[in-house]
Amino acid sequence: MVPPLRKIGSNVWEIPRDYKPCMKVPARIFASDSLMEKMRNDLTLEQVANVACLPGIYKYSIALPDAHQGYGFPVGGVAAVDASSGAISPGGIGYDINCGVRVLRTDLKIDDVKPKLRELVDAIFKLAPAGVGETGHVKLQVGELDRVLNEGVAWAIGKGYGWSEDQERIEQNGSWDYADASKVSQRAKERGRGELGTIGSGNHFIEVQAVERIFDEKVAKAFGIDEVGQVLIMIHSGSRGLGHQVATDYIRIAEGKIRQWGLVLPDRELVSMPVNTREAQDYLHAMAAAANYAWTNRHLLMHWVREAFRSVFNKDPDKLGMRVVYDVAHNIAKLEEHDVEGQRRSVWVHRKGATRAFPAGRPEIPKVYRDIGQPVLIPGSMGTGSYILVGAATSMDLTFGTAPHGAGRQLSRSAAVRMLPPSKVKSALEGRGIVVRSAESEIISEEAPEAYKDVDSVVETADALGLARKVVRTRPIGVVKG
DNA sequence: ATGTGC
Repeated sequence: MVPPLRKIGSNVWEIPRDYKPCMKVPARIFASDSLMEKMRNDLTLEQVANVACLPGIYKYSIALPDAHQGYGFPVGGVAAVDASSGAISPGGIGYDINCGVRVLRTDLKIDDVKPKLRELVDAIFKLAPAGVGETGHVKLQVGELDRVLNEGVAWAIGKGYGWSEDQERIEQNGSWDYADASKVSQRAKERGRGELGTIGSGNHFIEVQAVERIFDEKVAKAFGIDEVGQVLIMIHSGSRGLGHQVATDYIRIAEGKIRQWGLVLPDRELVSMPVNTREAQDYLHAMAAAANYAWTNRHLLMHWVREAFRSVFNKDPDKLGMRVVYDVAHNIAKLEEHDVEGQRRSVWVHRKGATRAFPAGRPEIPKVYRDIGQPVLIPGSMGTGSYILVGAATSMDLTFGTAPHGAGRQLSRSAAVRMLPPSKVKSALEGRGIVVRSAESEIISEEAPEAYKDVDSVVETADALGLARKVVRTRPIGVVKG
């Protein structure tokens, strides 16, 4: 059955609350007409209606312009639940806990990098391994992983990876004190021990990009971006096997308790845990530990990128101006204060494939950006381009301060492998001056630009709605993929 | 996303 859909405004759609008896609020979908057409092809709409059944959910369940079907809960989905009477859904955070994006600026221009591009991409590929199960160049001593889980980026900086000033430009300084390593299983720790500083697979990547267009010079400048042709680095990765195991462990625990808790699920994949249960608290502490791991992973990847630049350009990374612009997650739940129907509420906001996009003034934003709004980092698909936006006040009321996270798939991985031979995809990219290195050729097919929705239309829709405002568009020149 | 499927 197709959910009933009402268009209630420009780029705004609603599935009414009476569609399913379990819905506590309506579902709201933010999408242009053409993006909505793509969402009708899978279970996205059914899933966003199911999310509206979560205990303690406020206002409406949300699907963003790039939403597509996920495990129980759309990728590109948002749900805010009451912090004491609501329920946490691990599937509403996702298997890749605290997956996100970090961008570095440099003083280099595209012409400085072009002649050395292949060498640079090879150096990054060597230092920052990509691919499923790949291990990294940092060997953790016994007990050291627990410190990573409890302390995050602060641990890495103490060990000499990165610069202390990096922390100022990472969401939550890359160190979440809610973390408790003792809530992470031994199995998860075993999987995570060797994987720090690795890219992973799927849509994860490190890209060398060039600024293609600046929409807002003042804000761009505040972000450290001065001109067209300036070289940026974008790192997209997450918590690897460790986060995946944490999600698997707690989804299994929740499944075993559903009856006891008296929950009725619209979809067996949408398990949830009442916030006030021991199990939910354990999950949140483990989730925060996995978040620290993901931030530390991106931090080490950044360290290796700086080292790759050092070796290729024979210059210190600080002399190359390789400063962090920002690091932001798009698979996480956060405890936040929001105005809901005139009341200030404490809520856990699930953002799955969705980027926090807070406007100027919010206390969560680093001091350096507090008067501007937070950078919103939106990677496009391989070979197309990416965006940096800035948080806008309008998003607080519309989406609990959330913007989309990327282009979103439009072809399944298997369909992409059938339709798009890797050699053709690669030569098309090389023909446009983009150097690509991948651990596995199949990934090149799965991640081909044609397999994704158009990032430009996703960003246009977000900008038009006021979910965030466009600042910079980049285009890739070098890509390292799983 | 994932030592990729229970």
